[in-house]
Amino acid sequence: MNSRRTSPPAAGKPPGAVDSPWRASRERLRDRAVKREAVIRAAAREFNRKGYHNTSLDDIAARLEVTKPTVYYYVTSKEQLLFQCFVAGVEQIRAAFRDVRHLEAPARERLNAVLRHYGQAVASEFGWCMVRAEDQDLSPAMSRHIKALKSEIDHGIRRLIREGVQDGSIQPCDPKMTAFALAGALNWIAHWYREDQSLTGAQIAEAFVAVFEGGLRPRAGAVPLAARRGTRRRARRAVQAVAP
Amino acid sequence: MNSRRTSPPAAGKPPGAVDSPWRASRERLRDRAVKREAVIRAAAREFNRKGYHNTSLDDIAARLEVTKPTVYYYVTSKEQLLFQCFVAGVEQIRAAFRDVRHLEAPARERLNAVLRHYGQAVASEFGWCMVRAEDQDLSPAMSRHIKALKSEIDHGIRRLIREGVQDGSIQPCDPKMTAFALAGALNWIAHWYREDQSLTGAQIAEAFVAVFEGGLRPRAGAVPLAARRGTRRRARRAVQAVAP
DNA sequence: TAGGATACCTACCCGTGAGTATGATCGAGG
DNA sequence: CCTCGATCATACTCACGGGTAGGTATCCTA
Repeated sequence: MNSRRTSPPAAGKPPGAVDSPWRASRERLRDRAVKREAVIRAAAREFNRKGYHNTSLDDIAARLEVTKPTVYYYVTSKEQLLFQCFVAGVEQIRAAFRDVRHLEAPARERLNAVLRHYGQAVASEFGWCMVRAEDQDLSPAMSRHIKALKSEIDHGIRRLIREGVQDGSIQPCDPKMTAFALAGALNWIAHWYREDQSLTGAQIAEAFVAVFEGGLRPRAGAVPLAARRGTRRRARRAVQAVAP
Repeated sequence: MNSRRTSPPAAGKPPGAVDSPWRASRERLRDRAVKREAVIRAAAREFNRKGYHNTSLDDIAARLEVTKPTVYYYVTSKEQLLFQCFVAGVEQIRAAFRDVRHLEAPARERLNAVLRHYGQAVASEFGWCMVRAEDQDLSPAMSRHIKALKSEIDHGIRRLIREGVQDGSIQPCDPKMTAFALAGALNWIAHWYREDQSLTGAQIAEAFVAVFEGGLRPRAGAVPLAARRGTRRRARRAVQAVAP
């Protein structure tokens, strides 16, 4: 809560950087940000390994080869540490939604793209924190904040599903339940995936998307069409248009 | 670790029950079992509400309107309490596998039956404990035990998937990844489902099974067959295919 | 009705871990 | 050289919670 006197007009780093007397100060600030990030990253790794409650700040400090007060020099509380890890994870997913927004592809493909990013984020070092940050472990204020962010993502998925149903690229379904199923499967990755595994996050995400897309029941083509004809639910008007 | 002198031959309760002097003793044993179960159930509910680490044994005791030492009279440690809750949940799922074993139906239908039970178990009061009992919170011995039980279930699902692929009732797929996806989606129910919700566990399980079965991509019949033949991915190409 | 088991309570111990008070160190600016 | 602020360590405080010691009331069996 200090050192906000990097006053000279521009906030960004001027490329032609004069060596103003403030330079050292600015460098220090950047150093600080780097160190702070290192603290958060270390915390994420420890939480991931041992869980939030089984990780002490001494553990985190030891991992960084510093002491607890040093950690507190960069964050104000253990809770905030968890929160920052959470935000770091969620940010990856929000980015995925942003990336996809401009795409022209049918909604199902956009959804798949988001799910792939989602899966990778969950398998990343912040995955555990993002997915498992329990409201129970957090103050009411932070709990609300986290719930809001999670809800935003949930509704983003539901929206893509609804759009897919409308544009015909997704089988008609209940968007809420479907979103829960998809997100749940991906979230769960954080429970079993460890980085020393043979598969990468991307590979897992890819495999999951394949399952979601196709479903368990064999597709037509794998089984004689005639046999399947009986199991239709409601053929759409589109059918009439083509095969009257 | 005592009172094993309910010696008289039969273990079951003889219908014509003479009022032997042992009767009272047996009744006490039964009472004890009932109370012990109540302790475990209360623990499950509290863990479910606040998480394992945020629940003290005083909390559980208070909920039962007794004191902490009384709780310790029925269980030996907090860890064991969690373990018992876990076992209670897992037992429901193992029962599902047993029920299904004798069925003649194709593997996909047997799998669905298991998944429905699975979903309901996760939504039950022991769901949280079953799903979230972290190895990190448990002694190595119990951790191994839990891992073994979880693994048993996992492999049960994989086996049903393999069988389904063989008997043609399930789309060819990677059994391991598919099992992870299915179980993950269902496990995740424990994170968001609370009993005060509008849906029952059975309804949720049903909805999920529907998603798993059908997949997101529309089935043939929802879209012109001729059109679909060319459309592996891009919908645009379909247009040409329809009007050759 | 004594002797013992059962069931439960009051009052405590003590390890752990979050968070802090205090002061040493060190590099840069004056 | 001296100051000042940034950085970090030593060495604490303190609450919380798992677990226990030891006692008491009650009921059963002999």
